[in-house]
Amino acid sequence: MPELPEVESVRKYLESKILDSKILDVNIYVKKALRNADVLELSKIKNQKITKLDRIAKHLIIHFEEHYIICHLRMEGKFFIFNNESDMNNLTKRDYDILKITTDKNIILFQDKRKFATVDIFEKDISYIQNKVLKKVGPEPFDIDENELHKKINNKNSDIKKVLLNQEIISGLGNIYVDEVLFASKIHPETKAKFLDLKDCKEIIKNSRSILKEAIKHRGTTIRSYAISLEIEGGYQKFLNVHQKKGEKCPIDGNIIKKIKVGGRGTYFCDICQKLKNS
DNA sequence: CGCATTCCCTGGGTGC
DNA sequence: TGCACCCAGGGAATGC
Repeated sequence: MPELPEVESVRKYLESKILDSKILDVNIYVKKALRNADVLELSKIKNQKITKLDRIAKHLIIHFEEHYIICHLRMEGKFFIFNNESDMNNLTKRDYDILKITTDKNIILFQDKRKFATVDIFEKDISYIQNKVLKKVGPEPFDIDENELHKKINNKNSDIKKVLLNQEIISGLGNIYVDEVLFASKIHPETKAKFLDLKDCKEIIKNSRSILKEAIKHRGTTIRSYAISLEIEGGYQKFLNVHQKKGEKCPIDGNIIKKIKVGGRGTYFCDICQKLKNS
């Protein structure tokens, strides 16, 4: 599932391929994906150039001269770049199309098998702070310290895993990296957030930063269906310690990794390294 | 308000 | 091989 490192990898990939391209045509295939506007509004990007590729947490942002669009890949959203229509038709199943942008250089195709992906369009003078999608997004782990995190969560009676998945509190972590961060921080995923002290928060921030950075370096994690594009896959799955490792041995103590459900999400952890704190 | 649950959607996996 | 079934999950909506 695309989390911060995967979206960053997509951003870099797109930046290398589509920056400065001029939009010739745009097609939206899943109308519901375009949440805040209609087809007519979207068509305004025609004749504009792509000026910047940006990313806020898991949101990918494509800037044009007068507008920008925010794409969310959810679980299975993917971007592809093709040189021409026939390459595109030969290499992909078009059933999954969400958005297609034809430029003077190539074709940008945004697909999602589950049709959960979203696209929002804004005029460029709407700042990120005013933007109704982005203003709800909390700070990335790089932009928050343990004091702020502690303050935000020390009254929460929710499992810490759920709290860290809440993008309004801290953004960029998804199901894979939360498991890895909690393992590295020696915190049980079902520990109530209010029981975590400043030291725990410091560990969470420190490990979130290092794990995300390392994952970005390896172009993210490829498990199940995630791949940046046709030709690029992430490599961070080699470094996962607990996620998707049910039945395997904990690298620290050899204990068998357990799988439970936390907030409806599959959750992997070592019940020796990660002891539940009850106060 | 805070927290839990439901829903969206469909490919892939399992079991018969 | 084919069919029925269930699971995965980010985030919005709904419920308590």
